[in-house]
Amino acid sequence: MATGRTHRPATRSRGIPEATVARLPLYLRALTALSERSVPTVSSEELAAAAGVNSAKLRKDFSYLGSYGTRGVGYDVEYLVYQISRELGLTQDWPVVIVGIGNLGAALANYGGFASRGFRVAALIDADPAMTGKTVAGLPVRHTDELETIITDNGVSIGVIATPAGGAQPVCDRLVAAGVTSILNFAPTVLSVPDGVDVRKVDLSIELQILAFHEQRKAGEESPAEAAVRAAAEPVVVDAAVPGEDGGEGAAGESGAAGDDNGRKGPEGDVPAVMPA
Amino acid sequence: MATGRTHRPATRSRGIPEATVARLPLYLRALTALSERSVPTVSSEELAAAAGVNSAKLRKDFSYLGSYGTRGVGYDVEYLVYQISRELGLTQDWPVVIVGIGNLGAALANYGGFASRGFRVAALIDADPAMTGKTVAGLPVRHTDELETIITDNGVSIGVIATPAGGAQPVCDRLVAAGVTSILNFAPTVLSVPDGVDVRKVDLSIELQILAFHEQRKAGEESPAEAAVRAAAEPVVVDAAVPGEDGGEGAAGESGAAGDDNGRKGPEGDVPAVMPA
DNA sequence: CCATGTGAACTACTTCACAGCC
DNA sequence: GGCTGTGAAGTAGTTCACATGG
Repeated sequence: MATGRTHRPATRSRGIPEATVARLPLYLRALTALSERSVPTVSSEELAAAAGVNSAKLRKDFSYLGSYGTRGVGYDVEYLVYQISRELGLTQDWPVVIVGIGNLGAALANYGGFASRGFRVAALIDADPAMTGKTVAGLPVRHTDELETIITDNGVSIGVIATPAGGAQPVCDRLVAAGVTSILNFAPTVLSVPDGVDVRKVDLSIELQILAFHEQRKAGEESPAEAAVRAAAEPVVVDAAVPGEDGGEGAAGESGAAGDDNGRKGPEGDVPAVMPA
Repeated sequence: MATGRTHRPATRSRGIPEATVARLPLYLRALTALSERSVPTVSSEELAAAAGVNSAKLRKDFSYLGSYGTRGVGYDVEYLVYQISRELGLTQDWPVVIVGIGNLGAALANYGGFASRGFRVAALIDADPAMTGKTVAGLPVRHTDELETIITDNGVSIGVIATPAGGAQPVCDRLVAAGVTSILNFAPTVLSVPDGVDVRKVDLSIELQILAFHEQRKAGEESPAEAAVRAAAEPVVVDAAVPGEDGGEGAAGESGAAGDDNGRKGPEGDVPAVMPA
């Protein structure tokens, strides 16, 4: 493992920037694809293109992990796959539980990207007795009453919440009390957790809203008086302010991977995904 | 609108930072909740807590939109809901198509967060003849052959791709050729699109990998000195939204400022959820 | 007084550009 | 010669702290 990386100021594992951590999975996927095609080495330029980032950024990212490349040559694919996997903690098995087996929960349970990345769905949990006992993605759906037992028995430290908004916080509290310290939240709620617990959220509606923002801008920016029209005295009532609108949204987001672009693009996003059909 | 906002340096719509745009949906949701409870006004402090961000950031974000608050009082909930909705382009109807009606596509079709935010699912499209004709979420699944017609007839500019990895790029190309300029990609692939087309990606496996990274660190690196450096007293709530351009990340540490008091943290979470049962 | 709105300071991330090594 | 690894420069985003105005 670590070569004798002797010195190196803060380079070592201690200070990997969050932005870099967020991109490691991206590199890993691109590398895995190369590995499957038996490509032995890649240059930062090629790998960057495959991952959708620019090469300088990629090299800088890798520099935080150590010096795993060879000047004049590039990076050894297999070696890099291993190093990144280890850095991300994917060389170990991570049992996870999915709570809330609705459309989204089922999609997540069926997502193939888990197993291939070191994650194992230890159990599916739902509060609805009608769901209990059913089999989803080859696993039996168990009742919420068993939540604590399941977490403890399987040593689960990562939980996925795919319940409606209302049930999210209670479920979160129980997960945390049972020992879960990392939560991926799909419910449209701001969860409160004690210090030391990580929460990542995924909200499809937010992604769409961001797209709408840019979309709107594209349409409007070509005309001169544009802003005036829309922003100013615009017609009609705006319905957005209407209360009663949000009810519940539930939603879903999940799936596979990330996207990027080669040609060019504008914004990007990153969020979780599940297996597409 | 209303006031004649006459001047205002750069404040206006032109330079809203991406990071701010990514948070507007968050504020909007918190505001909508307040609106439903008929709360007339909120202070930046209260709203920030509800959205899971710190108040200084929230005020700065709002300052990019204009001066919509009242000193000494706070913000008018209804008015702010309207302003943010308008800024995001949610005061208009956005027809969207979902391509790939598998587990995920179905979950997305059933997601209630769309309609409530100005989005309307214009059509569900799938390449599998076995799916064609079936009804999902009250809508008939149509065959890929009709893709171009559907896009054109409905004036769709936003497309959601929930197909397997292999079919994503071809679908993307067709969507773009037909006129779509914003794409939300759930397939684990880096999409290539021409200039001017926005792509946002959602990848669950990436989110889990990021959680695993932090989880691993918690377990192993508890050494005394090291921890102090950064992870130390960091609350740790990370959110998935990405600001910058490519894969940014929004990490969060909010120690100092806001007062997260109690033992809890007030993270955030916002995402779509699907109906469980 | 109180809470907004914002310049200024600071921190995080990105991009440049080139020295170093294969 | 080619490509990595990385200081240095540049840019974006966050937080401070306080003047401003209801």
